[in-house]
Amino acid sequence: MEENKLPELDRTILPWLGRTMKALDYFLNDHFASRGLKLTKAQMILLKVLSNRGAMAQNSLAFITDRDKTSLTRLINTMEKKNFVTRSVDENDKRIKLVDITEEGKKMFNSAIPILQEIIVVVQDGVEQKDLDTTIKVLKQIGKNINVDELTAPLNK
Amino acid sequence: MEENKLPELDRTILPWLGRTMKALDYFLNDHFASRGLKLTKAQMILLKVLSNRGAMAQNSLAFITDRDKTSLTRLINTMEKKNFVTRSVDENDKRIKLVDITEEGKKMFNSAIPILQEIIVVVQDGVEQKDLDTTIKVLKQIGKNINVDELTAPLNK
DNA sequence: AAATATTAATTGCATATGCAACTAATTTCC
DNA sequence: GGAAATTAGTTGCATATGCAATTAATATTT
Repeated sequence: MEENKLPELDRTILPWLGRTMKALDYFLNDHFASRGLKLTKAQMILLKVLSNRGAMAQNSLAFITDRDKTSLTRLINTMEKKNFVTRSVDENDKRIKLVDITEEGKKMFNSAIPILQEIIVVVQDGVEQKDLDTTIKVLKQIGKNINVDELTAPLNK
Repeated sequence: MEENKLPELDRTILPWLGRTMKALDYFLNDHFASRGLKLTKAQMILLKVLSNRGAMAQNSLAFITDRDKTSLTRLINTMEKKNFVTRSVDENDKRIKLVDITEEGKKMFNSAIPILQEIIVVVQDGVEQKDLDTTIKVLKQIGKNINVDELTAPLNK
């Protein structure tokens, strides 16, 4: 049997990215939970976008937040039940549903902000700014490399 | 109402990491799917670990792959149905179930290898080695920063 | 040896996610 | 104006994931 070990993989950033993201997700969930915030990362991102940009169509929200529109539909379902957002039909185009943040949603997001700031401080502790810049540069390049038409691309976006 | 925009967030690596990981996941799934490989990233990682290290307890597998053991239980359920892995009781300690890769699992993993290699090439295209090294260094530092006892840590690991 | 604690895995309940197929509304094209 | 194509959102089906609580087996303690 051919023994193919794919050792190269371990020297690329791929596994590091994966592990770091996982750890960050744990870290974020834990910080939110331990402060009694019943908020997921996905929900937080949506609250942030709506908070900054105001009401928008589900499609746009899906595009901006890199989600499949079906995923977004259900995320909004959940958040609607929690009274973080509202859905309303756009009278100019009845296919469109506008999602907007509620007062309760704003309140929740505002509670999340200081926690996020803490997280940022902890995460970037001991990392030099120039190295952060390099990392962001690399991530951008990777995005450019893969975010292409070669992908049977996100028609849903 | 206090308008808190959390602009700092956009200047940190956090959003970049999130977006890049999402894009990488799309890219990987797409590459696998377009070549007819019915294999998810999670399954691939497990096949790789089992392929390199041989049979092991679910607990160890969960620890190594950064998963909750419940997640692992169900991942193994799925992979068992696909005949990629087998589960067997450890006779020395009947609490333990040993997971091992099957011939079919090995075959699947071997089919995935060239695709992974392609992906690696595309992903890292145009990125200088020193910048890759810096990025990995930063990711390691972040891991160190957050992977701490402060976390009501993964007891399940 | 019996009671207690720990450990490995599972199950209930919940979230998030994507693709394919579908419906309803609007736009485009003849 | 009406047929055809497109667009926005939803639903079916599937995967992956985590926490809390449970079961079964082993280890520890008294």
